[in-house]
Amino acid sequence: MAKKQPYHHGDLRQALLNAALVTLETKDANSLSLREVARQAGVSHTAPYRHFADKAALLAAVAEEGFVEFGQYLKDAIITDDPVGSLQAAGTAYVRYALDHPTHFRVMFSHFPAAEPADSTLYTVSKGTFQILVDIIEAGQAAGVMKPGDAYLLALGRWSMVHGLAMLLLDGMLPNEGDTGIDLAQDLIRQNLTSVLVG
Amino acid sequence: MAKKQPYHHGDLRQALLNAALVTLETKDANSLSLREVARQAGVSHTAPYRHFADKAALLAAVAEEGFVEFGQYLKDAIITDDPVGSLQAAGTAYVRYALDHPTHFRVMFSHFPAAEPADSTLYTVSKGTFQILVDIIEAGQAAGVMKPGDAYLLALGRWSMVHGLAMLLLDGMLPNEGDTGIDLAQDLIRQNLTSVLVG
DNA sequence: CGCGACATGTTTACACTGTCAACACCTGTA
DNA sequence: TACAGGTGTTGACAGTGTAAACATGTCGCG
Repeated sequence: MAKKQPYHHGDLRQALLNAALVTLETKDANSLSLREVARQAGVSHTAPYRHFADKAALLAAVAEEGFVEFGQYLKDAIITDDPVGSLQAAGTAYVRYALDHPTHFRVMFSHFPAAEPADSTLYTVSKGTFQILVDIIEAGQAAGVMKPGDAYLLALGRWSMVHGLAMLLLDGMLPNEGDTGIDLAQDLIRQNLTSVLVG
Repeated sequence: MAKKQPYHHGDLRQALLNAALVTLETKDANSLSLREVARQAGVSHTAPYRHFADKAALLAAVAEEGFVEFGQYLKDAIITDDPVGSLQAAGTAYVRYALDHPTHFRVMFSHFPAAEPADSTLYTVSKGTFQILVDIIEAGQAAGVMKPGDAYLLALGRWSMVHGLAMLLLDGMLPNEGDTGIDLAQDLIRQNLTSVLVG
């Protein structure tokens, strides 16, 4: 959304997003209460409805915010003229983001997208994030260091793996004390690299 | 007048689980209401508390039930004396279960396990499911057709990938009409097999 | 400058939820 | 036969999401 001027509150929309994020650190998404978020922002319990259609819309906005930051993690991982290094770094960054921002990550991916139209901002943003991976692989193919073939499919394999790993780590199904999670990620990424590299 | 409406339900626990599953097909886990489940089972709104400590416990029981069936899918995929074929088939079965039983699958993995003690039945059952994969790989290593090394780590790579793929499919982030999901799974599994096989 | 439109925030209200406490009933066991 | 405890019910309470009506501050425009 484009324009907003300091009004009564100042920037309630962002304040609500922040309050939601804080609350989500201790409560899970489904037991988050709009009223509590409003309270936290020092505003009446229906004020959020001036900025979000309903509770789901608030969560979608949180997710969208997360995807933007997430994309930045991935972009920052790219090493110029080193597609292989970039792919590894992007994979690690993926898991690192999940572990650094579990709250955001969970909302981003556990959000029920059935209710979300395919042309929503949320969708556009998330597709764009995936595209970063595809681009890296296409660069690797152009440089002749990665296997030819459908870059989308190759990227999907990487994506699925790090995504699955991140999910399993967050869900406590894998050991994750200290750096175990990241170490695991690096091991798996290295291990799986052979299915992408030439030779 | 013979007893037509027995005071005791008979098997309320299972009836509640079934009702929950049906409801979960159209509503997501967080907007599922214990009262509605009770209504569906033709019982008063607090009757469920005789069988489940709270709403979370009901969902945990649904998840557990899912894991049992899920494990059966994986076990059924195993081909005697063919570790490589088994691994491929198990991967496909993983995704197939997710697509066949999205409701169960989502509850199984989107359940907030922070509240779940590490010695709960849910944990035991889910760990056992993963063990099936590890066993396959160990068999492959013993037969000399799979790379030596930590079988746990190798299994984890496979698991992460199919899990991630399943999640992305369910979340509608990937095309999934007809058999596209399963086809995708097979492509990715084949593609990633090289990182496990010898040679 | 004034004024009305409109975006923002509030109050009130309603149906619904999870869960507790007190009570009623049924059934197996002693 | 009696009764203990498991199973189901009724009633109550605080808290929720959200709609409608209302209030208020801000901006565009005469």
